[in-house]
Amino acid sequence: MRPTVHDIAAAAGVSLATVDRVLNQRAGVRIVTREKVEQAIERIGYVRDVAAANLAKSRVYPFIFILPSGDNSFMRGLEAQVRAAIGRSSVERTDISVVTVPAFNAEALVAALDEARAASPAGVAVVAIDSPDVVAAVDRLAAARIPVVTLVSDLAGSARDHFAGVDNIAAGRTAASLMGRFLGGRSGPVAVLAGSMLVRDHRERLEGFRTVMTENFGGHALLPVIEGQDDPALVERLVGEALAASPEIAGIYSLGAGNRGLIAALKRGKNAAPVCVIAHELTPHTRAALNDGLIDVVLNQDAGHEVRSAIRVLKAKADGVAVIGAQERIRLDIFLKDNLPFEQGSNQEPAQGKAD
Amino acid sequence: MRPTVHDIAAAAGVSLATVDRVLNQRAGVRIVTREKVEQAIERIGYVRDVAAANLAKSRVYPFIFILPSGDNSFMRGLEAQVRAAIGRSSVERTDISVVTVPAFNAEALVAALDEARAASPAGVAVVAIDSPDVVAAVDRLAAARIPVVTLVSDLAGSARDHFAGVDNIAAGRTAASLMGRFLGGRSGPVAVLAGSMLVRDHRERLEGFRTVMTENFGGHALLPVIEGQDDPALVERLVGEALAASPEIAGIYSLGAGNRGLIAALKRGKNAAPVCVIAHELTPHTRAALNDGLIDVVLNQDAGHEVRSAIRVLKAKADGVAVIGAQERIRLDIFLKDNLPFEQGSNQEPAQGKAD
DNA sequence: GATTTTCTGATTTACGTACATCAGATTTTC
DNA sequence: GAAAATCTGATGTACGTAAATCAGAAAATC
Repeated sequence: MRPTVHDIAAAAGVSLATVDRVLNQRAGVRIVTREKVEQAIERIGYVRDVAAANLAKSRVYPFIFILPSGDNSFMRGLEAQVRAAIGRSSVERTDISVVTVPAFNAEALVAALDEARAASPAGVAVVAIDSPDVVAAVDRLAAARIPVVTLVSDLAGSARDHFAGVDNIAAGRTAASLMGRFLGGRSGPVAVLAGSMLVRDHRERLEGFRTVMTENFGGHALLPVIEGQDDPALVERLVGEALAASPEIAGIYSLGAGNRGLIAALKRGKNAAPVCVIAHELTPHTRAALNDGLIDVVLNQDAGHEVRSAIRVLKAKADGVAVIGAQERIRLDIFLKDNLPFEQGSNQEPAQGKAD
Repeated sequence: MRPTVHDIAAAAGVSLATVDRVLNQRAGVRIVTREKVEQAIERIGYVRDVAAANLAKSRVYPFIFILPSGDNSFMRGLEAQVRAAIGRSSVERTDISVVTVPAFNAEALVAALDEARAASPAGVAVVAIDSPDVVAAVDRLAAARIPVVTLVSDLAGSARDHFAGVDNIAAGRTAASLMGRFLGGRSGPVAVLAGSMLVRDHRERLEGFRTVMTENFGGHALLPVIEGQDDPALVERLVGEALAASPEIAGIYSLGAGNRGLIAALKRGKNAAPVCVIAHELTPHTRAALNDGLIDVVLNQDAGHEVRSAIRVLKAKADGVAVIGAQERIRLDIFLKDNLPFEQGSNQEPAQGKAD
C-alpha cells in the first residue's frame, strides 16, 4: 500500500495538522519541524494522491484557450476539439473557456493574454504569434505563476511551460525529402506556398524545407515564396499566376492553410504536366484532394491530440506534477492516399464550406 | 456542479441506500423502484465520479500483459514500456504482471491465457497469434467477463474488446506506395521479407503491400516472400541469397523483425545498385540504418502509446466507461531520416545488442 | 519570570462514493 | 389475514486529502 499523510505524521513524529501545513505550504511551522517532515516524506516515498486531493478540494481547473478566429479549417477543427473537451469538462474537472482573436494580429493577442491573466485561471493555452510583445505578455502570465502552453505554433524565448505541437523544422525537412524522392528524375522548379512569415511554424517549415532541398535536391530551383495569408481566394489567384508564369513547375509545397484555393488552382491547371503537391493539415478539402490524386502527401498534426495534451500538461503544471514526456510529444502524421484514417463522425469535423 | 448520488435519491424519491443498490447492481430492489431510479439518473444526467469511487473502493486494477519472449527488439521495447507502466502503478492504481511466452507458439499462448483467466484479473492485454485455439482461449476470458485487449497483432473473430495497434493493411499499402514512388523510373523486382505468416499483422501488411504494388506499380515483379522467422541470423542468410540470386532487385520491404540481419546483408552487398529499403519498427538498429542511408523508410508503431492506450482501455472497460475513440487510435509513424524523433533516454530504449 | 508571539496537536467536517448493518415497511404466499 | 419473504430506509464507517478551529505547548521578547 502506498503511504499516506498518516504515515508521514507517524514517521516524522508530528501531527497530521503539521504534515498538512508542510504539504500545502501553509505558514506556522518552524524550519526544523518542516525539515523533519520533508525528510520523512522523502524517506517513506510519499506521493500525494491527486484524485483524493482534488476530491477534498472540489477542485476544478479553469483554463483559457486563445485561438485565431477566421476562416481556417484547421483552426476551426482545433476549436471543435476544444469544445469536445468542454463536453468532457465535468468528468475531467476542467472549466474551459475559448477566446478567439484575429489571425496574425499580435496586438489583439497581447490584449487577450492580458485579459486572460486578469481572470487568473489555472492555465492558458495559446496559438502564438512570434513577436516580442507576445513574448512579454506570456512572460507576464508566467510571472503570475499561471502555466502557459503554446499550441501549434511555439514562442521561442518566452517563459511558456510547454509546446503542444509538431517539430515544424522536421516537418519541412520531411516535405522536402518526400518531394525530392517523389520527383525522382523529373526536373523543374518547386514552388512554396506559405501563409505568413509572422508565425513561427510557417517560418520553421520553410527553413527545414529549404535546407533539405538545397542540400539534397539542388537540381530543383526554389521559386520565391508565395505568401497567401491563408486566404483561399488570394491563394487561388497567386498559385494560378505562378503556374501560368512557370508552366514547368514540378512541385508545390503548401506549408500553410488556404488549401482550398490551392486545390481550385490545381484543378484548373489539370491539363499541364503532373505536379507533386505536398500540403499540411488533414481537412475535408485536403482529404478529398488526396483521394483524387491532386495532392500527393498531407502532413498533419492531430488537433485532438494537441488539445488533450495541452490540457493534461496544464493540469500537471498546475498540480506541480511531472508529465510523461513521450506521451506529450505530438507526432507528425504523414498521410498518403493509402493510410488515410477513416473519417471521423461529423461532430468531430470542422464546419463545412470553410477554407481548406 | 455535477449531480451526485444524493441528487439521484432526492430526484427519485428514494433513499441513498436504494440508489446505491441500483448503481452497483446489488440485489434487493423491485423492478419498479429500479426503473424509477434509473430514470432519475438519466434525467439529471448523473455520471459516477470514478475517482471518488476508486478511492472508496481502494480499487487497484490487476492487469496481465502476455508478450512473446525472445530476441526481438520491438517486443523487448514493448516490454520495457510495460515495465515503465509498472513503475507508475502506484499512481495509476494498477497492478501489472508480465508473462512472456515463446513467439509463434499458439499452444503456449493458450496456456498463458488460461492461466491468466485463473488469476481473474481486471483485464488482459495480449500480443495475439492468429489461431482458432487462441480465439477460443480469448473467448473464454470474455465469457469470464475479463476485458481483453489485443496488442500489436489483432485476433479477428474473437471476442476481444479492443485492438491496440496500427492498421496493418494500411501499413502495407503505405509501404507499397512509398516504394513505388521512391523507385520512380527505376526497374527491377521487389523482395518481401516477413517473419511468419502465423501472425496476423505480418499477413495483413503483406496483403496491403501486394494489393497496391500490383494495382499501381505492376512494373515491379514481387519475388516470393522470404520467411525469416524474425531471426537475424536466418534473415541475413536468406537476404544474402536473394540478393545474390537476383542482383537486379530494386526494393526490399521488410515487414517483420530480424532487421539486424537485413542490415548486415545490405552492408555486405553495398557494392551493387542502390536498393530502396522499407522496414518496420524504429529500434536502435533501424534508426542507425536510416541515418546511414541503408534504409529509406521506417514504418513504426509507438510501443509506449500502445501500452498506455491498452491500460486506459482496460481500465475503461473494467469500469464500464466509454473511451475517447480518437485518442486510442494508434497511428502509423512514417520515419525518414529527416523526421526522426530525438533519441529517448536510455531507460526508454530496448536493451542493446538485441536483434530487432 | 511573566508576557507575548509563534508553533504544534487534537479534532472535526467535508469531498463523492462504496459497503455493511439492522430495523421497519411492503409484498408475496398459502 | 397471518406468516414468510422481499424490499427499503436510516445510519455509520471508510477511502486519502484539505481545511478550519481551538487549546495548549514551546519559543522569543523584554
